[in-house]
Amino acid sequence: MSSLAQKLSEIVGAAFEEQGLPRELGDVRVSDRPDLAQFQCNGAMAAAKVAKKNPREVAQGVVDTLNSHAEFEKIEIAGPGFINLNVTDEFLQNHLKSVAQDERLSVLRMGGETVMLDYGGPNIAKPMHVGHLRASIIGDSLRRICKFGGYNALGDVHMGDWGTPMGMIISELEERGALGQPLTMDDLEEIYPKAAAACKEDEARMERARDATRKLQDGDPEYRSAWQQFIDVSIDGMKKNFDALGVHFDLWEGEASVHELIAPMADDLKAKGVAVESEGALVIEVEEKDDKKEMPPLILYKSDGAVMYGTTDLATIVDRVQKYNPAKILYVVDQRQGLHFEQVFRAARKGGLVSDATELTHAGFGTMNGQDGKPFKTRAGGVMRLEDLIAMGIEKAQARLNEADLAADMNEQERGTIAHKVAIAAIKFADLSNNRISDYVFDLDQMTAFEGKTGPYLLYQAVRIKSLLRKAADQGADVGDAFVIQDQDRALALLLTELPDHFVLALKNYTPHVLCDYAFKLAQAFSSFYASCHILSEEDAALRGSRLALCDLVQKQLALILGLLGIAVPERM
RNA sequence: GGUCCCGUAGCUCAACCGGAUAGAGCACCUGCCUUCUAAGCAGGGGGUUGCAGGUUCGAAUCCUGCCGGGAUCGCCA
Repeated sequence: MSSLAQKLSEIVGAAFEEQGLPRELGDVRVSDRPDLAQFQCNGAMAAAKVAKKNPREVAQGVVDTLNSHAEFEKIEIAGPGFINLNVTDEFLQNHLKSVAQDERLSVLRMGGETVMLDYGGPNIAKPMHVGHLRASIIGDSLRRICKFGGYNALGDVHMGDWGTPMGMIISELEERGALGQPLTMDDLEEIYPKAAAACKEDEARMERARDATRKLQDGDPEYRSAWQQFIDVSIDGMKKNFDALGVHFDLWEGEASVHELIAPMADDLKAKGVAVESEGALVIEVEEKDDKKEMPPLILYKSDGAVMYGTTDLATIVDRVQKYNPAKILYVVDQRQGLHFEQVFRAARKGGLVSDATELTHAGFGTMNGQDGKPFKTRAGGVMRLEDLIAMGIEKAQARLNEADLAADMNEQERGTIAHKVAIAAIKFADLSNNRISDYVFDLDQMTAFEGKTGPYLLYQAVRIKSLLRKAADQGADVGDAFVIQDQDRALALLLTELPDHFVLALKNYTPHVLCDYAFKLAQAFSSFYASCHILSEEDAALRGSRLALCDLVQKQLALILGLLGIAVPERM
């Protein structure tokens, strides 16, 4: 099972091979010029370049072989040597039938290795803000994509729960005489900024925070229990946010989880001669000979003896390798930390902490900017909390529901549920449909306008199909198990064969936006199809059944893709 | 200053790592709701892909230079 283009690539690849040319040249893709053909192959031109032959002659040789294949309705050579292909409706019908019968909708399953994804990265005692949005949304989507691709995908929240900030909070609590007393998230949110500010101003205060950090890390029972208490409170707060977003984690590890591994790891690295003294610190040199860029060493222990986040990142690799032996570790973290991860990866390889077979990838993402092109702020100039952002989205969705007079027959609770789904769809789709790597402009008004290329548009199309299928069932109109392709059906039918190609690309490059694009195209093609022919009143039962089957397949693909993006589809809206 | 990334319609973004006439959405203009959800559909205008060279059958994509923007550059995360 595969996409139609992949099937054709095999046929055309074999034809190239018969001409004594490499198979890969037979790669077939959807045509750039739908007015000329459905599919195209550009391999003849590439072949001609290498063999110094006339590309049209090469193409002609391939075409002569292809002519004996019944799959093609049309084979033409165009321009400098494009091979243009149309398939017969019969071939298309049979292919669709096999897609519809497959519960994976013809998307291949890869090997079952473990992939670990590191995303989210919330910090203890700090409210989650819009800066956590991209990491959470993109990371969760990539986890879902990897999982559907057949991997054992594990998402780890990797909290910041072990650095100097912890000591700041503890020493602040101590000064207030509140150490060990019950705390709420609101308390923590008030305490942390004050503690941080005080430490910044006052060196003696900072010193106490460092001492507290050290005592905590050395296992002081009183500090540990206070720490555990605000960890628990913070995690509750995070879970509220992540639940509202529909972002899932398999593991709730943090920097503290690997504390015990650091000292043995450092000893091991020293023994290997990988970790060396430099300017009073213990570092790993990670420069390589042909480096053009400067590559500072990774610092394991600062000159004051404390560890840094590169140290915990390395220890986390050790931990993950021991526990899960992953084939890949994927870091969904701000692009600006590119250099840091380069250092960590090099250090891990140099120290032999991870085998060469394990892929370490920093799937970085760009900054979320406001409409002024600068990092996103509230109107007041502050950082917007994640929960406020979500609440605003829900409010807009609610207003739009009322305005459009949709869902009028529903009760308050159901409308609330739908407004929430619409809001999350709007926020996630707007984020994921941008290229991961580049910065993106966050515009709540644009994404909740619910028109055009938005999450709610996709939900709307999916819901229309569900509604149609319910009506069909009520009328006893069956979804057919065979396809009948007429002119109004063909564009949609052809598009439905592309899913596996887009999925593979999204998985290979860790780019959910490829799936967003395809889902949007599919929804548009459906909407156009839906407007051009009335399905339930179609009298030809075979044609009606086929069209219902097309709708059913669109619905399944949309549900699958939206699921991979972490977007839930309501029954009605 | 060194290194890396980016510059595509008025705005926000695509373009399957060199392919044909650079595509979408928003905004703007014209039509379409007494049959399946108009958060919709059909159509229209809008581009020297920052600039200048080069490589080749073919460049938004590769190379060089320049202009403009951003990120980063050992003891913060």
